[in-house]
Amino acid sequence: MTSPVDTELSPQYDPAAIERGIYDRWLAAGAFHADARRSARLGGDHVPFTIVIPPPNVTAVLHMGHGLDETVQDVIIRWRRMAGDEALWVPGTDHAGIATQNVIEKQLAAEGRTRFDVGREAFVQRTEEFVRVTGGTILEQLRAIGSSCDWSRTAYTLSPELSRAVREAFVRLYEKGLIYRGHRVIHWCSRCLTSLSDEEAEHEDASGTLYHIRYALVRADGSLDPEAGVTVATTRPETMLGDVAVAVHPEDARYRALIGQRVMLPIAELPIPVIADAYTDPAFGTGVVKITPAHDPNDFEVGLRHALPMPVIMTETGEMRDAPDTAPRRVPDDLVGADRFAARDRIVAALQQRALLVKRETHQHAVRHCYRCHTVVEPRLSDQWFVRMAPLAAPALEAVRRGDVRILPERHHAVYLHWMENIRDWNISRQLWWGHRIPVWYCDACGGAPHVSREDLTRCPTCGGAVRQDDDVLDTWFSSWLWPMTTLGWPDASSRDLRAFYPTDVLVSGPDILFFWIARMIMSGYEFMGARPFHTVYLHGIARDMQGRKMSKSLGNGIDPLDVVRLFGADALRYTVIAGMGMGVDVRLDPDDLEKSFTPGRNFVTKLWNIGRFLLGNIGREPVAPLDALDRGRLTRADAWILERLDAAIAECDTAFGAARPSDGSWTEETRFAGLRLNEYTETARRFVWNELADWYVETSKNRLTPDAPDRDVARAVLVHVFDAALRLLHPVVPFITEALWQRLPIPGRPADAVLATASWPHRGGAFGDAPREFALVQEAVNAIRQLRSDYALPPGKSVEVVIVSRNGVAGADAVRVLEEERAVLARLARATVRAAAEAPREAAAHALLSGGTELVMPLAGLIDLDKECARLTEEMRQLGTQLDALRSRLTNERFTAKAPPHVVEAERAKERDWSQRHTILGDKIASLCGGR
RNA sequence: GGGCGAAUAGCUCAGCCGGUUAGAGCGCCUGCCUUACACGCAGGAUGUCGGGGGUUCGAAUCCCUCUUCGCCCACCA
Repeated sequence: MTSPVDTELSPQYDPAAIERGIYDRWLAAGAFHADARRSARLGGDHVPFTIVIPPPNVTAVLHMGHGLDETVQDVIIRWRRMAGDEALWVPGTDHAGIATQNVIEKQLAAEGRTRFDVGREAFVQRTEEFVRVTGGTILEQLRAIGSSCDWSRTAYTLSPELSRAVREAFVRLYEKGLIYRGHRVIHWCSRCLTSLSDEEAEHEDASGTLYHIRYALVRADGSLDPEAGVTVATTRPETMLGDVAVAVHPEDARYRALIGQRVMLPIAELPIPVIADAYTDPAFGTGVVKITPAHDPNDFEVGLRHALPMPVIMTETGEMRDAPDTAPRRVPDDLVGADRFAARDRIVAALQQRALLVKRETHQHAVRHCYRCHTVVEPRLSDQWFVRMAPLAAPALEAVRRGDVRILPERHHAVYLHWMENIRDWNISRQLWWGHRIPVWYCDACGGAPHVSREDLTRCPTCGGAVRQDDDVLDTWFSSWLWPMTTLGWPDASSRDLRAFYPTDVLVSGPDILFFWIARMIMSGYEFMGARPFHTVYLHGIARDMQGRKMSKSLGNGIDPLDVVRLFGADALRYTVIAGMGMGVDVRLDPDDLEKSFTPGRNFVTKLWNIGRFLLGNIGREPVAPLDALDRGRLTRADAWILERLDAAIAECDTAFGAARPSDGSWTEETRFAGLRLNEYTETARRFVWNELADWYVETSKNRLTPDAPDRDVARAVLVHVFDAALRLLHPVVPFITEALWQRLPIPGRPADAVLATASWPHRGGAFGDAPREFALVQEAVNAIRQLRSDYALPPGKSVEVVIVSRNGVAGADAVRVLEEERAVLARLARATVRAAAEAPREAAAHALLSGGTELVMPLAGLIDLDKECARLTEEMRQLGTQLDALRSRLTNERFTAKAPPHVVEAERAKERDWSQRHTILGDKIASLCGGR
């Protein structure tokens, strides 16, 4: 491997040429490895700081959402690593039960087979093989964007260790009575052939039809009375085959007489009772609701209350068919085997034919869909395993209320609280093959209670007979909700990692899995560890295209981060997404124009590279003195100014990052929603490096870097110090290029094997007296001259003479002195030679007033059109006069002077002094230039 | 149905616990290959801060209301 130090800087930044080597160097240096023994929790002298990655699904290739998510985490963990924490970022992948199974099933379908053709064992084996490849790919992709994970701790939700932990959690909850077997209506996906949790059945708005159907009254003698009876309204007529009653509200006078009588269920041709239940809303539809207990969760509750039968009239695949042993039969022969939606149409047609369809109206409602395959979910009565959530939610709710766990941005706080307050039991069993098999065994011989066990059972503990394990697997989220604990060694309480790094610190994620994952992790943390899993939840925005659509594979509007890395480098990708992402705000990128989308990052990285090229080419090879060794008196105004600006930048970055952790356990009102403003941090660092260091300091330093310059050593020392600090500041967001440059920078006293990734975060230096302010005056003068040159279209190469006039006593005299002393800077940056004079020469045309009561005057005779210039000046004076009037009337307003805070009043007074001086000078200028015209 | 968020320069967005003449990046215009950088340098233009009302000495910022988008939650069939 070619060490990056040995090669010269290429004229053009070539990320592909350096990124790999730098990543390998970090690995070789062990930069990302966290040592549990150094954790303060185990008596070490480093405060631990831990992030666990939201494990990407093994099926996925890295997409922009990951690019964003991982970059945020990497910025934070690199920041803490440099700040001296024992920083640990745990990587890993999720077996993603249903998602992965779908992928393999699709592969099989392409071969014309189903999972049932290959069998459970072979299916799982095939999936494992698939996962071995894709799981490794995504970890490789993480490295490509610079993720500083501790790869020695890579975890996988379906590994033997984590599987053991999952089983432990299941058994403990079962023993506490928090896991139970429930017989109820759940969400069923007839394509995935599994039940789903409430969260996995997503609402999607749809325009449906509300069918009004006539159920005729059954007279006492069994004959029908078509005149009497009820009309029910339903959006799912096919479920009427499972109707066991119709319900009316007990107070509803319209139907009171019918209660207890029977109506005839059409198609199935069965008489069913009219019952009274307060669930019915008299104001909706006809005020009569059909009761289908096996296919509607509300109807199920009604069915329980009234002890009604609960016939299932649909198969798991969504075809109409009576469940075995159902009596009486309900699905007519001609409908048996019909798809549920085809059956709907046919039933509606049949009803219409019999004049039982009273009317149909369009109806806007939300229909639940499978979150993996978007099939319409069918409510269905079945036996499933559930976790009782209310007891788990209580401490997790309190933790967020109290501030032990904070959620950023603030607006997600209330969302979390609301969900937790209304939490419902969690269906954790899935009728899939890919996942953690439920650790429950049944004995057919003795037929006793099921056996829940940490160890695999081969015979019944009660009777010694044969046992069979529950066929189902656990919801994939049942393993990920334990992630912060299990990746650190839980349930082994003596695990060194667990003691050293749990609780972790920040959890970074998109808001879409707040309930699926984050809320549940908080619950499991308190349940199993008695402690929060993390103190901060940072929810970032999601990647969208220019139409605001979420990037997705199916829409084909995604961006492959690796394409971006190939084109512009990992740093350009990282910089662009972090700089463009306000707290919790979505990032818009154009998949059809990567060049345009990533221009900010590409330009910045190129700029940084070129600053490095200039410095390394001009600083030379001689040793550079540490800044502290320099005589402070030798610092120029520019030196003091850039050092002061560096301090300001460090302070602003620190403020943007905020506190790494709550100071005494809980976040306070003040700290709760502060910090982790990564875009502000990035913008500050950019501004410092580009607009301050490069645009000003590097330019002024060019005068001093020539071989014979007397204070070349001072300039070199300051440049190295400042650039070193700048690279440290920038490293979390653009790690590759900063490392590459830092390695080549001749930093005094740096060990040969040091890497920037583990170098210390910069801290503020000290006080610099008046010098920075004086340099600011020089900048003001440069700007003023540049503007005048531009206004009067002076040829860029032409040097001009500028007269400095003091108009304001001592302060002005000081300013004149400063500008005279800094003539070299003015010459380089403004191509102006300056001289002081007692007053402006009469023929001088262009004036610029500077702070300190100093005026710059440029003789422009012969260069300008006097008439136009006079008109321009007159207009400028008029505008200034208007603003001045407004300002003065404010200052004379008693309510303002009485009520506004003193510093505001003082600022306005200072402004008034400044403006009136400008006004006076403008008047003078007009008089001298335009008098008599 | 309930809740939340957004609306600021042509585009993407900062700013928002009230207080300089409202900012950045990209784009645009003018001039520059000034020995690190044209992925650059210098200068410049562009905003009734979504509409209306209110509170205040002062509102992009706080309150009310309307409009338009977006998100989350939800067992009215």
